[in-house]
Amino acid sequence: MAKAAAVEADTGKELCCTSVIEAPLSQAEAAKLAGVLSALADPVRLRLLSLVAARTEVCSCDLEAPLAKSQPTVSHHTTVLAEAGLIVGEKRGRWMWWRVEPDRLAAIRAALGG
Amino acid sequence: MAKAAAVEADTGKELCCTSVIEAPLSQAEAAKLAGVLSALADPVRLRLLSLVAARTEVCSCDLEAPLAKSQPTVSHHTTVLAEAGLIVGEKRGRWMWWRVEPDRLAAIRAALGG
DNA sequence: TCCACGTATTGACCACTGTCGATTCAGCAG
DNA sequence: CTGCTGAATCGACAGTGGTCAATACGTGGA
Repeated sequence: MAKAAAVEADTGKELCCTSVIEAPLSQAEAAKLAGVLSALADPVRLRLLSLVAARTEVCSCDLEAPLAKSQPTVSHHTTVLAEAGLIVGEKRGRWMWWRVEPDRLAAIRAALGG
Repeated sequence: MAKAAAVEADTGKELCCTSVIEAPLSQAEAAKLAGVLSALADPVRLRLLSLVAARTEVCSCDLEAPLAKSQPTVSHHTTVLAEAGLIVGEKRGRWMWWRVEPDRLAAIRAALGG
């Protein structure tokens, strides 16, 4: 868990100074944005995210069935989304509870010209 | 070029009925959204997109230098972005001119809860 | 017609990633 | 302490994707 908790999202708030359509991105900005978008660019993770958002807080064990994926696979995807800062997890007892980080999604939209 | 022109973006306008954070996505919606996001989830393509957006219209030959990529690689990335509907190309003489499709980016933002 | 130039395609290589079975770790109940 | 349960990690596999050299295609000029 120490490792999982050490999952810091590098929450530098905004993902790039300006939006993609306003000015050419630097390599560093492009790499950072691409990293977060890669976390979103997977159908399983998109559905996982929408499942968590639908109920404000979801236990890992309640994700295996709707996603039709094994427990290690679900754990992998939650880790990826958490590293991207899109969800945050809290361990209560034996269960891991996840909730979305709306600010992060908003930052992505802003980077995309929102 | 016929092949390149045949690159249809499956422009079904909106990418999913509702935004990711409003309701659980169906597998089909998730797959479609993930496909478009995959096109964006690459630092080279993000920089390519921003370069095109910065000048409203750009020739392929003017992308190799700023991206520091070979001509086949640039061609590959423009094809991927075009298939995702994010840019559109027009061949004039020997040159291929690209411009962004702002509506497509807006659709992505909407799908992300914009 | 032939040549030069810009672009697209092919083929190959390597790195990365999604997936799962097996295992290990952590917290709770008895 | 022991056993049970939920989650994270490991190891391995298959599939995908970015890259470039080489080649093919198409257009315009000489």
